[in-house]
Amino acid sequence: MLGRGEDVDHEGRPERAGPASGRRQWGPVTDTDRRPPRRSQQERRETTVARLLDATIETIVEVGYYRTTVQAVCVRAGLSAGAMFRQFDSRLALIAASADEVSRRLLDLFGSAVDRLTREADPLLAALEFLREAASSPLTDVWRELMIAARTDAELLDRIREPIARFYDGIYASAEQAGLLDQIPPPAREVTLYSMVHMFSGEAMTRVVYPRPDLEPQRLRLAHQVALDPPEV
Amino acid sequence: MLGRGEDVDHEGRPERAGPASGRRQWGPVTDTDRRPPRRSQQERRETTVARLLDATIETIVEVGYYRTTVQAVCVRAGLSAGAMFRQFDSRLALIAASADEVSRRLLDLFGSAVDRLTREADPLLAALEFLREAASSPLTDVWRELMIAARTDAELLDRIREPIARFYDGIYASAEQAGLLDQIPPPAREVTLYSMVHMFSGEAMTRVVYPRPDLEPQRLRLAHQVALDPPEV
DNA sequence: CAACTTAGAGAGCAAGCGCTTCCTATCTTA
DNA sequence: TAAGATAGGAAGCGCTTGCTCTCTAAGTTG
Repeated sequence: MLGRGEDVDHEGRPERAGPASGRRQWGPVTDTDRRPPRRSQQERRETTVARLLDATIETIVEVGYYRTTVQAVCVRAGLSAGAMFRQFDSRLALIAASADEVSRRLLDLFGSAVDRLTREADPLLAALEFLREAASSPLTDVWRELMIAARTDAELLDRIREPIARFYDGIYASAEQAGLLDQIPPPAREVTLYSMVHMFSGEAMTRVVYPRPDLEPQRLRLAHQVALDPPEV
Repeated sequence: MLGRGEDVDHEGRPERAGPASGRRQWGPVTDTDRRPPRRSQQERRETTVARLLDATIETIVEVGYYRTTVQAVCVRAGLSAGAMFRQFDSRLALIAASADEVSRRLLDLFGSAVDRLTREADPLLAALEFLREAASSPLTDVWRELMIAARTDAELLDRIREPIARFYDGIYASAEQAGLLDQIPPPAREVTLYSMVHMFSGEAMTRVVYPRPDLEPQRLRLAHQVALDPPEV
């Protein structure tokens, strides 16, 4: 029932003719003209992979890790399963590549947010609000799906460990570099940042099954207080 | 490959003869003696259900929610799939009953711990240490598996909402009743408790993929500080 | 242009899934 | 004790899974 027979759009044709392929003049539409413009193997490959990664991430967001089947991803990407298996050795390889992509996108998100945050009136508070938003975003839903699945899947664990570490190391580096942690003594910076991430992640995770919107503003104040008065170490 | 052909023990026979069934004297073992002692239908039913719930919880802990198949549970319980479907309408019904059982066990755990904690030298610190331990226990692994799965499964969500709410309401009631939150102004008690639960849960969840044992003692201090100086609300 | 390589589609495979059906053995009841 | 109800086992159903195989169309290379 899920997406069965769905009319997939996702431009089945390349979006633009490309400057290098201007081999035709304008004129009457002939049969030859109707054919898709020439694209190199590398171009085809790259757009296919990009579409598969997009589709995988979207599918994990919408139906969760386990129901992200090869079939579901390929229908969404507008490709056949055969096409997918040409680019990736296995479903797990596709998942791993998607995890890499998620890590990259999240680091982009944090990196660009951090720049903006330092120009806010109260950078610290703005940073905490951003942290909550980020922890509630679809991309972190993917993160949680993968972390939970990895607990009982050694092979998956092995494959996502690196991108996850890159993420945690990266957000700390961003915050540090932007000076958002300047008011916190250096040895307490990591616990403080990661603990607030955990807290907001738990908030987002619990919201689904036990929503407590009344507590959320209070939690922001709690986080603010922690950041202003971090633990001695 | 996982657990394939595993030799399951789990006593396939009832564990004890039971005081009510002492119909035989000691003597030579006859064919009749080899038969299991008489048990009422209700008894059989109850032990079967209990074994299924145990097996389901253990299976979720070991292989995760999605790989907790009817087959896997029944092999572990030493029963056939048919037996399971006589007691539960569907796999989901089995899962829901197990969620109920997990809620009950966790509340027991918190309830009995809380009694002990109030007699400690520093009840607050002891409570926070217990909170961390509890958040790292197999039963809360089950909790997280179900919460993540419920995000993308409306029917599961519907079924586990109630036991989860009972859990959160219950641990707050326990802590309150034992006086563990006395030093925190009443309106700040819920945020504080639940935020620390989220924090330690995030710690446990992340430990698998990005272990930071160096930060854990610092995090306990952070929690202690939050509890001693909760947010104003 | 000819020979070769590669991208992708589509059909099909064994294995595993939740669940049903049917049968036997045990328990209950009159 | 005979008749009916129930617990549990075994086989198997339709369906989906990850993945393979084969074939065609398109790009690349000499």
